[in-house]
Amino acid sequence: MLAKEAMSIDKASTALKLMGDKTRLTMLRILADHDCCVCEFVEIFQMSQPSVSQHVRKMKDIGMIKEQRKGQWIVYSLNESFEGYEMIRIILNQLPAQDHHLEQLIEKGKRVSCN
Amino acid sequence: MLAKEAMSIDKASTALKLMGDKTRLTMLRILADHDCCVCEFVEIFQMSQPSVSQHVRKMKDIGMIKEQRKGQWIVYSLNESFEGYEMIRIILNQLPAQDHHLEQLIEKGKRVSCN
DNA sequence: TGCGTATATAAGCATATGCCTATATACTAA
DNA sequence: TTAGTATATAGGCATATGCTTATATACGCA
Repeated sequence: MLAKEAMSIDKASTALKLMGDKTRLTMLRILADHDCCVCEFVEIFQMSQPSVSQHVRKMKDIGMIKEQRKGQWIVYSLNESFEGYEMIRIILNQLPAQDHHLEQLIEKGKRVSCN
Repeated sequence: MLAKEAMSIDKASTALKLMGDKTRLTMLRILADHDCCVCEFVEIFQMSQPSVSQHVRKMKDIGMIKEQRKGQWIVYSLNESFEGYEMIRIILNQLPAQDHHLEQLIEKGKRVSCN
């Protein structure tokens, strides 16, 4: 039986530190179900665009999420190739879905991405 | 089928933030297998006793670990009653065992607790 | 080309964090 | 009671973090 390679404490603590922020953790929980772009997060969190960009950047920098440009927008999603992807998924699975944020976004006509 | 109650984003982010520190994450990984007291952590991390006490205190404050006095020592262990206990266990399971720290402790004759 | 929208980056500021030293408290055993 | 060991707390300091505003860059469309 092939044991799953353990993640180093170093890498895990880096990932967990990023997940230890409420805003980022909520972003990740949303991304677990729906890809999103920065302007949607701005709307959801009622936070300045640079703040959102910085949160997103930190997660992108360590490979936790990935980006894909779609025309004017850059759509972010969980990076399934990230070394800690499985751990992240397990953690996010323990958390309540954040669909209400998406619903409110749609109600306000601010939903951008199409999945 | 009874669904497991989801942990709030708030509580989860608080726990994850504490786990996002390399020292504390290592402590927790050790505690996953062996109860420990402060003086053992001081030896393992080669860190001042107050620093260790503060790390331990933060984890105890949110109920992540619990203490039990044994004579002169206060032995710390994972708190199985903690709301996020299961999540923590899953995370720690993904990390490499830290038995070498315990072995070195024993070699140096500094092991205190008896489990 | 030029305007509007989306995103990123820079710089600054207030607060949080992690470490240290000094000191107080708690327990054991002589 | 007194000395020794274990742990906790207080206070200080350097760095990290998260937010803001101002500005730069990238793309779509007229």
